[in-house]
Amino acid sequence: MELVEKSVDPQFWHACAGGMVQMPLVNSKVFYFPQGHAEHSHSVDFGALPTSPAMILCRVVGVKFLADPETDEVYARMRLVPVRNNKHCDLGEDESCNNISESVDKPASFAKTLTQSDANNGGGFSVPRSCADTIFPRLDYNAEPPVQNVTVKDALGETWKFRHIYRGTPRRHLLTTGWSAFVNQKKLVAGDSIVFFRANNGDICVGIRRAKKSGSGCLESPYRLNTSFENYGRIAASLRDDDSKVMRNVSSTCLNVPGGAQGRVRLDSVIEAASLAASGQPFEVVYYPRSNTPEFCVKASLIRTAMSVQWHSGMRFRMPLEMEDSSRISWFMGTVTSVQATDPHHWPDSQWRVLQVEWDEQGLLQNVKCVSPWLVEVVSNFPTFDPPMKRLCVRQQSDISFECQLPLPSFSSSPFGTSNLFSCLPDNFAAVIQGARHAQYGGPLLDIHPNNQLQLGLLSTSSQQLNAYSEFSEGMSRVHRDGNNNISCLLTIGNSGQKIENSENDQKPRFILFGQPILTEQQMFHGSTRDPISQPPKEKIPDLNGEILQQIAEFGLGNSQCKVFLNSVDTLWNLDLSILASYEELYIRLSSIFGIERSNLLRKVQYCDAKGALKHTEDEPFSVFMRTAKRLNIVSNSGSNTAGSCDQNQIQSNSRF
Amino acid sequence: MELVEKSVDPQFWHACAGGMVQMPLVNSKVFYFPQGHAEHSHSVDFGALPTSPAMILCRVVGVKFLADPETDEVYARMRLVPVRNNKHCDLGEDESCNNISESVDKPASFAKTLTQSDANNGGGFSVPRSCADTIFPRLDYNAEPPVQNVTVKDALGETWKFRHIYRGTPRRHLLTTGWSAFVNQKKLVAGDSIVFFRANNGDICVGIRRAKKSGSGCLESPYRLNTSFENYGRIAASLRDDDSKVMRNVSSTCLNVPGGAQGRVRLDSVIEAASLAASGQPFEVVYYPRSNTPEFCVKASLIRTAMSVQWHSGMRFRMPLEMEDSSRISWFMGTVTSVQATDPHHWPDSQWRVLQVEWDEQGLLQNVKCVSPWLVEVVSNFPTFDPPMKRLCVRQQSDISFECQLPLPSFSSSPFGTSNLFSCLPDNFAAVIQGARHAQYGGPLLDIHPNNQLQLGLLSTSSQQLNAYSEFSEGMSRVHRDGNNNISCLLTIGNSGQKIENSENDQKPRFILFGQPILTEQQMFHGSTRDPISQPPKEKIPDLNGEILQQIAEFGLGNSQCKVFLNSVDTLWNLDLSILASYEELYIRLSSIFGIERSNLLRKVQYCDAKGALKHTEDEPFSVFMRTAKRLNIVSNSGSNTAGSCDQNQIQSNSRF
DNA sequence: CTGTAGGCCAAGCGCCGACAA
DNA sequence: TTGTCGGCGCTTGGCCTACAG
Repeated sequence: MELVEKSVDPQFWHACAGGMVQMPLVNSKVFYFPQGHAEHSHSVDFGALPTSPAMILCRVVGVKFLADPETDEVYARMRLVPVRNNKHCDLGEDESCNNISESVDKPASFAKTLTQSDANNGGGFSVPRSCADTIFPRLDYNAEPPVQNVTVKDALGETWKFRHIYRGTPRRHLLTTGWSAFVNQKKLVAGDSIVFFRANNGDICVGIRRAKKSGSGCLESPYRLNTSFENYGRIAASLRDDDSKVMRNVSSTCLNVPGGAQGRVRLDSVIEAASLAASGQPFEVVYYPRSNTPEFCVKASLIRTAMSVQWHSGMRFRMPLEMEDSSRISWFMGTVTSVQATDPHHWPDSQWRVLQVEWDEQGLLQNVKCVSPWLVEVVSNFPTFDPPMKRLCVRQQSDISFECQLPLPSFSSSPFGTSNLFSCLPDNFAAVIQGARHAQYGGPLLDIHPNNQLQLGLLSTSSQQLNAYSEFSEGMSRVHRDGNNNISCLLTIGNSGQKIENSENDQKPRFILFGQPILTEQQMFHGSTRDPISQPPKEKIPDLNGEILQQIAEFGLGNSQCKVFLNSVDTLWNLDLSILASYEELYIRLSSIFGIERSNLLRKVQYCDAKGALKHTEDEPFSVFMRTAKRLNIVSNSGSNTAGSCDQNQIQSNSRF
Repeated sequence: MELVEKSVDPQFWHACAGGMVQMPLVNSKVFYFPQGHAEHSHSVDFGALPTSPAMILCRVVGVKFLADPETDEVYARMRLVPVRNNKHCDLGEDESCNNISESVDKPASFAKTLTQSDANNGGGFSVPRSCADTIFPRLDYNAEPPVQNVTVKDALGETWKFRHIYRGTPRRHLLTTGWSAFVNQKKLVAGDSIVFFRANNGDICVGIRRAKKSGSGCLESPYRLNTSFENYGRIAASLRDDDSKVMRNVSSTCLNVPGGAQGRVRLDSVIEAASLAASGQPFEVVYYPRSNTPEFCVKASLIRTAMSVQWHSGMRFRMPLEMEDSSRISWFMGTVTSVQATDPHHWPDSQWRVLQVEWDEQGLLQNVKCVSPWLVEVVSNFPTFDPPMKRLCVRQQSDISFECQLPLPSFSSSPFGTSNLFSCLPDNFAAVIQGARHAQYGGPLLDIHPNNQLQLGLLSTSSQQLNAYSEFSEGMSRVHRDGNNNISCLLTIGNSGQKIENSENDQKPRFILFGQPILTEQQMFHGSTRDPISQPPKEKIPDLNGEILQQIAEFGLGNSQCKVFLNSVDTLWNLDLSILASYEELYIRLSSIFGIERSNLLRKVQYCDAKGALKHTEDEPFSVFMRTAKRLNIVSNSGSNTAGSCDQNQIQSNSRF
């Protein structure tokens, strides 16, 4: 079938696959799951699979980035060699290597879901301004009208010519001539997405992400699982995985559906791969990153970390999902109800979907009954409902008081102090966070210290407000830090005199924000920890502030990082914001970290002149800000100081973190 | 893939597959050739095939007539059970049974290759008059204009509505509204053929025969092999079969070609079938009748007959090919150069393509280097070039003298008299003819007498004119007949006094025309032969004269039968004209049969009045006729006496045979 | 008898600004 | 900033006759 395997540029491939998907590097190690492979082929008839281990450690010896000639959808072909000596080797290097190479010069890309107008016959394509600015060659705005022909390449290497014009009242960018032919030939419909990509050499590419078919009988959902908080080896759980009867019948039908992402992997190739893998021979797998099934080759270290956790019922977790329109990532909270193998006959010890779960939100994920441990992130290690909660009041130094609850740990393997807010969590808890998270920038800087971290649960006093509890306590960890710094980044603490509680200085100060370590600049360059894995930073993090905010604007806060400025010491904080769906959520998280009630949060508003130079700043209460924002998912102006089209004396509301 | 196997009406299926293709009946016996199966899948990598006999006798236990959902092309799925006792059972019954059932009420069908105008965007379909007459419901010609909506079903069971109108000057039948949608949806192009079919219940169906792809790298040729002279179990040889390297690479590529007939059978299914067959288990095969590869399930009796022949180098033969435009059948003459297995390693004893051949005509078949014996028909059993020819002059009673040559027989197993023109050919020669031929009408009437037949080679005196030799002697056999009949069918002998040589009356008079026996009416109803196989006729051949001539006009002489009128005794002669490519060729053949030089042939021209009634006839010299005919492949008026639109006093040139 | 060219009419493609979210 | 609507012109589809092979 794929004799004419024309490789796709890897960066373009990743742009099409989704910003979160990253394929394993050559020579890295992954665990191969035949069970997941079968699921990827939409066959759940495990009886046809040969007897093999549930997971097989493999070395990646080759990755081909390809595109389906019929649908333009990207897929990858990986060549794997089973590793016989399953020793615990250090996998840190190739990860960091991966990250650094990825972060150096990530080319610009832009995704848009086609509207009815875009996909209509006889219509053009409405180019979002930022897409025109970042991807297309600059128009000559002095011409009347400003117009140019843009030549783009699709994933198959074919070229398309579009007339790019800037017209209309108000002015907007449009693709006219050539667009309709593209829509027709690619059989695009409203709801499909296209990805514009500008390669480093200036070539412009266009990729296609097909909308999930409706009514085909295949998996469908408004949500698409994604890999938001982990760069690599990341999977998402299949939706409606309980509907095995439907899938069994549908698997072959989907083969015939042109343009469908499902069913491209045949069961016999699964059988062949599993057989070869079980016998230690090299084998190949094909992976469609935009299918709705979890990855079946998962980074080895991620698996090991997840398996080091003592999973048990009652554990709270959250799982990231990419919305169907690819615009943003949402987190879904859930509770482990039990831990049991999905197929005790074939793979009694398999970790695949071993967690039986229940979701907080009704409806959307109700059909996902089980997930794999490496897909979720532990939010709280203590049972939420079953054991009686023991309340513990902690009085802050500030005049804002709130209650903290530290329930008894439900696992006995690790000591857990109840009297000391800053006592240690068990090692494996931190490890889970590390395993499940992977910073996109900064590489080795982000190794975390497994000790000296504390899970801080913010809980309202009323037991009826458990929802509020989960909202505020999601994955919040707090460690003590040098308390002499005055925190006033974007979020200033209600009264300037407020201090964050501090304690023992000899404990290495660390902030864990959503599982992400936050280092002060001092720590970055001067701090030495007792963690043997931690390494000194090789270079200073570049100031990506403007770009990052722009990406936030584009992607709705998805897949971005940001810095936190501690203005008293001008310290950079490196935050992964990819988990945030809105600024609202950001406020919530930050307020949780710093122990400030939302009503007391301030937002720094910068007033700048026509040239974008900062004139003065004011602190705006959070409540005021939220009133002016019309939607939760508001988009701020690009925070860069390049004046651009900023009108004279206009108040520019910059969000600088 | 084929979960939704919607059966096609078998008669419609045959109409789409081509008039010559007939699938084996259930319960009949065939030989299965794994080698041919692999070739059908366009895989020539025999190394992948399991060890199995070269041919496996099987009983057909099921035949499904299906159509490809993508291309509308018909294919068949056969279920076969290997027969362990390979005893020589009589297979005659199911053959005759087959023929009778086929010939009783064969529904009308009509094929037309789409012209540019037919396939053009925005164009209609020009309906040949006979198609409109025989297939479509009768128009009300009194209406102005005569118009109706015709509902037809395609091979997939979907219905299409066409507006059928009779208009224009001169009037013609057209399909307008609805046709363009059909062309677009079926992706028809000029060169594709469509088949209209009228089922016995009155339903009208439309089938599609895709033109062979050009430039796809798959087999391509202006010719398509066909099964003209045998109703059943008939195959055609693959073209360019020597190009195994190309095919090896192309096999999988062709799988991706939508609408291509090639490559629909996968090699693994071949392997599976061959394995099952070799182990005596039931198995299934899929056969695409319009692929360019020979059938791989061949009627057992045909194989046995072919294998009873002592094939050797120098044998002259001919092979039928359907022209690419499906309009007619052409015969290609060739010589056996050697007899050797194509794959001596795997199947040293295989008869598959065992004959290495050379073709008389340059270019067209030069890439077909070997054919299977059952595909060809022996024309002459004596070597053409190698042995020195011994000339024998035979003086005709007519004033036209020509030389006959009867070379020495090169095989010693059968006696061959050189002094007697009418001595017997060996039995197996006649058997080959019988095996390779199968009359479409008349069934048992056409059994031939294996004895008393003589191969008559007409040879020009100059040895440089060997081409002329082959042109005149192709398959001509002449037997003596009762010479008192004056032959003056369409072709009258130059001078009325001319007589065909006659001889012993006790020898059963038979004419073999192109391997087809020609019986006088007397022989039909009164003759008893010494041939134990020959059976008395059950019923008189219906007078199909008008229809037959019409078909000749439609198909350009392809696939038709005709009668020869011996006007002195008003005897019907039943001739298979499917082998003739033009009237030119017909004249050549007939002149050879009756021993008349072409220049002396006369054509009977019938003059009729406005009502079509015959007024008088004149004999026109062949040379005059050929001058007036602008092309070789001229088309005569339908010879029916239905006046129709015949203008007053117009001279209608009827060809009545 | 039928293939092709060309006329003519109408449908719809495709480009446009106007508006509003 | 951008999605959608309606206008409008031009291309193309599609039905027709004329003519010729």
